[in-house]
Amino acid sequence: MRSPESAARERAKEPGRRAGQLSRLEIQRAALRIVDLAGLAELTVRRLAQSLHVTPMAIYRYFPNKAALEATLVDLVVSDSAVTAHDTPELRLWLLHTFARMRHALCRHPGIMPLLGTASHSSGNALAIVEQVLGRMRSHGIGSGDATRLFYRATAFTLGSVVMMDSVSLAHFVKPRPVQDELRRQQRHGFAALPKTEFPQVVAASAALADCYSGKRFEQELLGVIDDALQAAPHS
Amino acid sequence: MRSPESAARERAKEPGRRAGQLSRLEIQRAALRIVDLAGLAELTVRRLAQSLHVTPMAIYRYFPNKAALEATLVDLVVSDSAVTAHDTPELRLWLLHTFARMRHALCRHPGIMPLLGTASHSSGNALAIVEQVLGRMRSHGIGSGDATRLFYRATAFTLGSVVMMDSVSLAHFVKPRPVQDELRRQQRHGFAALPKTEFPQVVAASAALADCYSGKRFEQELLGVIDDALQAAPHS
DNA sequence: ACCTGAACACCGTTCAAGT
DNA sequence: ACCTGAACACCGTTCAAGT
Repeated sequence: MRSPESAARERAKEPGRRAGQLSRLEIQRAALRIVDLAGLAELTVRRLAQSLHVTPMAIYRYFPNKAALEATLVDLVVSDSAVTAHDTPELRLWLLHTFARMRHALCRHPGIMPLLGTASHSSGNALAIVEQVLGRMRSHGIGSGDATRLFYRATAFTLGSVVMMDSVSLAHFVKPRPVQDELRRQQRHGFAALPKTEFPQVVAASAALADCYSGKRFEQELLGVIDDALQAAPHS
Repeated sequence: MRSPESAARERAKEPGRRAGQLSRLEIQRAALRIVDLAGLAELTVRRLAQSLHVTPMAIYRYFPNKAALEATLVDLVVSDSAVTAHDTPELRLWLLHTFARMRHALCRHPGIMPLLGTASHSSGNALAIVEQVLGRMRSHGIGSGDATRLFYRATAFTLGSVVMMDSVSLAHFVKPRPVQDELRRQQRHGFAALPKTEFPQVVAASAALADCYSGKRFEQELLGVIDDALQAAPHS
């Protein structure tokens, strides 16, 4: 139909064109971009290829299938977030910041939440975080058993708090603060507007519950979880 | 091609045929069955219709689209699990059993985990659980703020612990105990087999970490979370 | 009211071919 | 080695039609 030369020239003319060859990382970044902007359901081999100005089948030179590509996205977010790349001398605050960064990274990429169940700790970057968190606690004199226990509690609490944030809050996490406040207000009104006879406790605690489900009280409660666990563990 | 009469007769002859008309609940149960047996990705309108001995478009008489059907599955599992349908006098054990039942229900239907971010607390059945948990605590003399805080911590920990369980453990959750033990052993070996120079802490704590990721230590740690929160809250 | 059947615009993926 | 193009067996969903 058309000479490949002219096709290449046309591609080169496009404003957002790629420079040179494709790569695994370039594909992953484009995939994450689609997931962030449009959700995991909109991540399609064909659409991904289009965003890279390439034919769908070009993707398969770098990944055996779509699932294999998706599985790498969690690791990409994990390594991007660099949760331990901060220096906080005090142990409890170091842990607070580390897990808060983890949650922040997940909230900014809510589309990957469904992928968390896949290849979680088998990925190198996630394992490196486990290693550093455990090591930090050990170096502060905390025993191996206590360190593992605190890691388990804090990790589960962090992941669970992201799951608890409903999709509305998550989808608008990157939106400006006024929008967040508006959403929280809607949420409180959602709880508060329930029939008081059927859900008296929920209505009475509507403001506090809205804070929990919107993530506003996350850091406060995370610090509580950390302090409770540290209190039970003798350390320097 | 063929008279509708003979088609109906043929359908009636099939062994697992439906009796009479379709219903929302019947469709939901069939959908959950597919998700449990084959995973959420295998839940397809066409396959679902086939399992109900019906044409794909028959589904759309009861649900506006596939997403609306999926959104009801979380609520179905929640109401099936009847997490508060037990009598345990002591408060801390009542809470332990309630959240342990919640986790058990989710582990038995791992396919719905990706749906948790959708319409979580807007569903009536989930709200009823919140109401009962809060009410139980209030009736034991716990203040509203402390009750909400404990609910938040325990819920997030429970959901997070399910997310932490990797897909292997989850997929085989319903399998017999020997298989579970085998999986846990593999998991420990997975941690233990890492390069000791790169991941010394992970290797050293491999057995304990495997217990966390496999869910074996869930109830023990959940009770710790509950007791820590109760200790901070004055109650009878 | 409830279900069917054909059709449309999509999927992921295979296979053979181009340079 | 890297990418294209056509093709296959699927999707969810609309629309018109049957009883």
